[in-house]
Amino acid sequence: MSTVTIKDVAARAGVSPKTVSRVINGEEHVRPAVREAVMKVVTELAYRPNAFARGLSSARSFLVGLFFDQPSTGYAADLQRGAIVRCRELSHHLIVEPVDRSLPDWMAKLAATLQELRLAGVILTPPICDWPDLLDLLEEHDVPVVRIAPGQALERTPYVRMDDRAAARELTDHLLGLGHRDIAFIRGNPTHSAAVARWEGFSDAMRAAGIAVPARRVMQGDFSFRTGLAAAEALLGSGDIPTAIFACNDEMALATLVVAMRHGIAVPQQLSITGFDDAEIARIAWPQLTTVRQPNPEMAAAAISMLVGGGGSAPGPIELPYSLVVRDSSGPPPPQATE
Amino acid sequence: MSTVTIKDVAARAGVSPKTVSRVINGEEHVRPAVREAVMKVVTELAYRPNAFARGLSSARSFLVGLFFDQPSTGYAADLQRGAIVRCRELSHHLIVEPVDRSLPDWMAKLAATLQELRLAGVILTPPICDWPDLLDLLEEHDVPVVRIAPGQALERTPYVRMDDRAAARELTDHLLGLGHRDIAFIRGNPTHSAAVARWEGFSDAMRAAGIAVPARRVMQGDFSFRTGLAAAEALLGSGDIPTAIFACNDEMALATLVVAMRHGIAVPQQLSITGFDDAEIARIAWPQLTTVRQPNPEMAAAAISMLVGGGGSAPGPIELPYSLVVRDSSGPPPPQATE
DNA sequence: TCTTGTGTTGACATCGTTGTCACGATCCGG
DNA sequence: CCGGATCGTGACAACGATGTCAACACAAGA
Repeated sequence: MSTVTIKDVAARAGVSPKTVSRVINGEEHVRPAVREAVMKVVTELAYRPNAFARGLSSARSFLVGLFFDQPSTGYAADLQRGAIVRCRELSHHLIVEPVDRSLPDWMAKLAATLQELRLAGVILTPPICDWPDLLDLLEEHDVPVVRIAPGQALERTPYVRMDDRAAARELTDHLLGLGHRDIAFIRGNPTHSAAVARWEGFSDAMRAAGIAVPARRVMQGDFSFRTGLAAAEALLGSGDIPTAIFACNDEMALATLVVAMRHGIAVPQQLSITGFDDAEIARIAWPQLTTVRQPNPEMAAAAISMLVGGGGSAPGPIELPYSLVVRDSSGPPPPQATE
Repeated sequence: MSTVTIKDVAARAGVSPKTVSRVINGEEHVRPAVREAVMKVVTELAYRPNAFARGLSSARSFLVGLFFDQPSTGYAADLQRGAIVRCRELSHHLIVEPVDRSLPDWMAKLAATLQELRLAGVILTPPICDWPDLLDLLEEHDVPVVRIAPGQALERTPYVRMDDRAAARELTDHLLGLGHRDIAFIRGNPTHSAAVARWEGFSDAMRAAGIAVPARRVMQGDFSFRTGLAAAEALLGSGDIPTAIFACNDEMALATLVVAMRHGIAVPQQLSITGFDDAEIARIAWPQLTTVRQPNPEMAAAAISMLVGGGGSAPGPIELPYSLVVRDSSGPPPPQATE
């Protein structure tokens, strides 16, 4: 397979390389007849422009970066899936880069990457989307950025998010509607802004219902299964248990489910549990978790579109709709608990 | 941030660009004094060579492709994590590409990608590592390939694997050692060669122990939770249940766990369950799953090294060690079941 | 008919780096 | 002390595309 270059196409079509360039880039000022002739040759020779040459001569790179904190969770995988699909649609490619703040020279490493690969844009996921120094670095390098679910400095870049607060309120209302009054809450990693928003939504709903939430009903987790276990143990270990637990994500909800099971507490008969994210495990769990579906792949896809399709000027923020997913882990509170 | 080029470095160091190029590429024939002087300037100016220019002028691209079938599973995420880390160590970048055979023009799409981005190499994961037409395509494009856990045509490319068969044998021996005689098996997706190897390892061990495995104790799954549920239901739905179930991966083992729970079968007291992979869910499950740890990140990292560090000639195949992880889902069979 | 303008095209330089090759300096053995 | 090998270095031309600008064709208006 000797490589087909733009010259080959040009020669065969009887035009100059520049004209071929115009055709493949969809520029105007090419007669329809010529355009067609060139396209025909492009197809015949299966010509594909070399991305390196393009990147060198123009500024474009056809490479979009997806920057991660920990690239292993299901959340990240969801985002990645959505991003890849849209990238392919727009004939770009996705470069996945870990951003590891524990490394002393992480900024330098990242700067090196940015200078080596002039990325067409970068998508920042939580929680790194809220690191000011990272935003500074990217700004300094003139890299277009779209953030997913940012919590701070919303004016700094375009972003895609969902309304975590409203979703949490709605989920809480669901529990309240079932008759629950004694609802505990397991908070997520406070550096993730979504964790804060969810807490606020929960608080909103409880306040609106005129129910106070005592401190002993609020536990701190960090979104991990492990901390979920600890929090749930604290909530369910004594005789004084709530009738429902709102965990800030599915993983901690699952942990709560496991702890409930260990203690012989029936879900949802004695205890309702709700998660957040609609991760795969929410469906795998038994009973299946009532949760909020986050449009993760869609958010990532939208972010790619903003970066690549949007042209030069980045458009404003986008908010995507969530949806409540009521499954089997939530139900009415046990009769004796109703006051 | 105006860009620093090799010329700037050369000018400041009082040498030609070519010499700078030699230094940053670690070529010989440069006097130590000059080398140091250049390196000093490189550091001062924070110079990083432009990957596009490098890719254009040499053949190298510093981009490694990780090709996936379904990029969403935990298995894939493990591989990706290992690959990314090693890429970074070798100052390369990872491009993740889905290979979707359901698209009619998937070959053309992939060929386009290969021609646009002259990848330094490609890692093929199961099950696509066993697609002959994909291997043909890559060979045609002269792209170095390393496969992970391939099952067929082992002579075609270098590869990294673990001994699934031996691991399955060992895991089966663990169950046999606990006293189990009536062990059921849930097979994995037959297009994954690992599924076949695990079945063979299981068969080996059972045969060696002189125990016949009746057909009703063998179920077909495809590695998915869903098929695991169906298989487990078939095995546990009747009164005639085995004392142990060997599921071909953790996801199906988890499904089995769920089905057992629904039927009120205690694990491991009445039924032992073992998985395979040591996925995250194996630790999350309750009881935690006895399983085999696959060195997935390590395999991916090794693959990257073979591709990038190995230079021109690809080295031979590598086999990485697995390890048995005995947790809480396996135990001795119930007394009455012992013959 | 001569401008002027608009649309179409190609020549040429350029992006930043590396491959090739030639040149001078240094080293060695005879 | 000389000739050839080796080492260190730089000039120059790629690599494959696109940006710039000039040239040309042709239509419309003066």
